[in-house]
Amino acid sequence: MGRTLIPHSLAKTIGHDMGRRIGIKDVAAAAGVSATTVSHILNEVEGKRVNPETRQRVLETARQLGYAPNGLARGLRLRRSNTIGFVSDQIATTPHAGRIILGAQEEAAKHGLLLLMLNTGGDPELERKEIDLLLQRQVDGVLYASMYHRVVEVPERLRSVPTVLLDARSDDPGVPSVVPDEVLGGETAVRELVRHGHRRIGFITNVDDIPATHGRLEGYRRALAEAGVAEDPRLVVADVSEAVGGYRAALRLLQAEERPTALFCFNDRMAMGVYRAAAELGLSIPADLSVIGFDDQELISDGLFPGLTTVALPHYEMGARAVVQLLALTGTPDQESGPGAQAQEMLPCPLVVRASVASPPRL
Amino acid sequence: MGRTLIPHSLAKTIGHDMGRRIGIKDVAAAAGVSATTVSHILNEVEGKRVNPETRQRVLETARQLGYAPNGLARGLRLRRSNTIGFVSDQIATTPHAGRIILGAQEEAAKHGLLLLMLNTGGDPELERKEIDLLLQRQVDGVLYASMYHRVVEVPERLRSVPTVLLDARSDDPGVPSVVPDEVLGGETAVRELVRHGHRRIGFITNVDDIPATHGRLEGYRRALAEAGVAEDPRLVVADVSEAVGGYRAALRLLQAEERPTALFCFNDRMAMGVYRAAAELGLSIPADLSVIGFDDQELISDGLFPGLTTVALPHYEMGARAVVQLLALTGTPDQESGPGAQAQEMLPCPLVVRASVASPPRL
DNA sequence: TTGACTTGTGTCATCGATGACATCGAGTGG
DNA sequence: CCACTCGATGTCATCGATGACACAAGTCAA
Repeated sequence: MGRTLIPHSLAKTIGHDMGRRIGIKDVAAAAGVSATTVSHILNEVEGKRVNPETRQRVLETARQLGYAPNGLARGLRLRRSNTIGFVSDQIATTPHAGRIILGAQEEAAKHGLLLLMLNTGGDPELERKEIDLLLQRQVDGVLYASMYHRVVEVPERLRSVPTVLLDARSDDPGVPSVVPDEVLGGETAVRELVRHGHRRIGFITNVDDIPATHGRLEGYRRALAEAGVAEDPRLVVADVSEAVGGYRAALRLLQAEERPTALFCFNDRMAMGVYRAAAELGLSIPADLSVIGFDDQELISDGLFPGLTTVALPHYEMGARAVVQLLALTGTPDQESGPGAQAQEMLPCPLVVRASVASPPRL
Repeated sequence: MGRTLIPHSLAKTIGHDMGRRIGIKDVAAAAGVSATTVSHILNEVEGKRVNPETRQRVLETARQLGYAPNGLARGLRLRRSNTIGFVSDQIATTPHAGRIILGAQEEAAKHGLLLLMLNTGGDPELERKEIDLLLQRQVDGVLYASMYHRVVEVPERLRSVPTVLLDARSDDPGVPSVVPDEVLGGETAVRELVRHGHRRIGFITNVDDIPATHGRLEGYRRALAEAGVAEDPRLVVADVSEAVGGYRAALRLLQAEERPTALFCFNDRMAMGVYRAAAELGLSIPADLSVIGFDDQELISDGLFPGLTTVALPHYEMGARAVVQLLALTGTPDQESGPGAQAQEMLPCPLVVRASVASPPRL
């Protein structure tokens, strides 16, 4: 029952070599030493003296045989799998996922760690099962990722393993997390508009009660305050965070008297709707109206005309930083990856300048 | 040096239990039987008789202690890690990635397998190293995924392990692969236009020499032939596969005399450009012009107005099928996951109807 | 009554790598 | 000349789970 991994017939076709993978003993035998010695040499164990000649011979033998250590055996012995779990709620629904994963994976690889991917689909029952699978695999830690910034509860099972929240935060300040700095992001966007001379700046926000909503609004306010502009509540309009919501909100804002000369949109999708509204109203972007988005979904921001200036979520960075935090928890030998770990880390969101922002008309 | 995974101080804060995870021996001791017996019971080994009373007691003990088998140890012993590698070239650059991964992951989970993720970034040197990491982890097989349908060479290292190509194909017909059926996809799109009564159908294609280009064009031709429409070479225009390319191509096609009443676009991004061109020319979609895209990038197709009818790439399905194929190679016990494996599998691309297709004007 | 069987369970070796400790020969100082 | 150190390498147990096989106690037929 499945002892042999590959049916012989197939194996031949595809070109597998059927022999066992060679282990440390094979190298030892071939080099005429003991397995221990080989281990010492290959791992460059300190405090172990080895005859340079022997070392050379063993190294050469290992190379020739194409020896690669068996991670399972090593993991068993060392009680460390060099593997971390990546659990996400909705890996698929957002294009952001890729960059978070990439950041995590590349940072992990730097430390010889591999990522075990899992998607719960938001189903708690499934989540329990999947986390169990992860624990069985003896993961050294877990990245618990959300696909948009929010507050989550850490599942009970994960308490037995070092865990870092990714694009999510816990109410328990003891749980390390990495999230984007929404406030600063909002500030960045609005400052850019202010910098171009805008004073009447609308904010098209969304209706969901999530950190991004509150944070970006707060950032909007701070930037206005900083510029000495009094906030006009009529300039803040909320709608669903999709193209159609942006469209509706923009129509409202742009048809009011004393219309804003610039719009800061909760996200790029809403900005997409703003473009349509502007076109229908005969307003040219950026000559008549400056627009700035959030998220930097390149499909949109690059696809729109003119290109949408926006604030990028630091997805790659978040993934990478989360791994660093996890490493700090698990106490790896090499911890030279930037700033030390903080419990709840917030990453800045960089401005991505394209072509949708200019000075306001009729200055 | 890192023997203990968690610094004690931190551990306390976060709530890790510092004790070793309990192993089979602990259960055995607690239940007053041998480890072997526990193993037999938990694995429901056939041909092994166990006293129902003992079974009950062991099961209960295991549950109480929260026992979970150590995957590393089991993998070592059974020479099977129940893990498969997912190697992709560009995990991040496309939103499709998520769904492929999800499909693969969910199908894998059904069989108790976990996915080890890796991204090569297209760097062969890095790829070699990463694949080595995978092999060290004793993966049972590898999914080698490309982020757009193309022909690839299987890296030398992977020949020692069962491999299935995902959204990629090899010249060697012996290498199993799963790709979308581009030709059928093109046919599907154009048939939809024909069905609505269109006869003058333009094809905005791209300039890259990849299977999608040739396949979709072939599908376009077949559908026309099927409808008894003579192909007019002036109706096929190629440009870069982005919004701007679609924009340019559309301007050309729509400003020519006897303009097409419908446009089939190589992808949704090009269709996005077509929308802009149509708007500039004062053509209303779908009243004056029907448009159909390809890829179903929801960000676009759902964000455009009116919604873009398009042909979806079966990403989720591809991921899932690839796992099934891999399972067939590795010979798992349960192989009841749909149709049996074929060497080079092509999956149909379903039509996604939104609102950009209608009957041609002035019938 | 005894050998053949059944039933239920335990013993032991094994998977591959590693660390603590043992060993062994060659120097070295007293 | 001998106890001792040091350099170089080997022995053995171990990590946790599992399979082949052994074994003890009971059942049954001859």
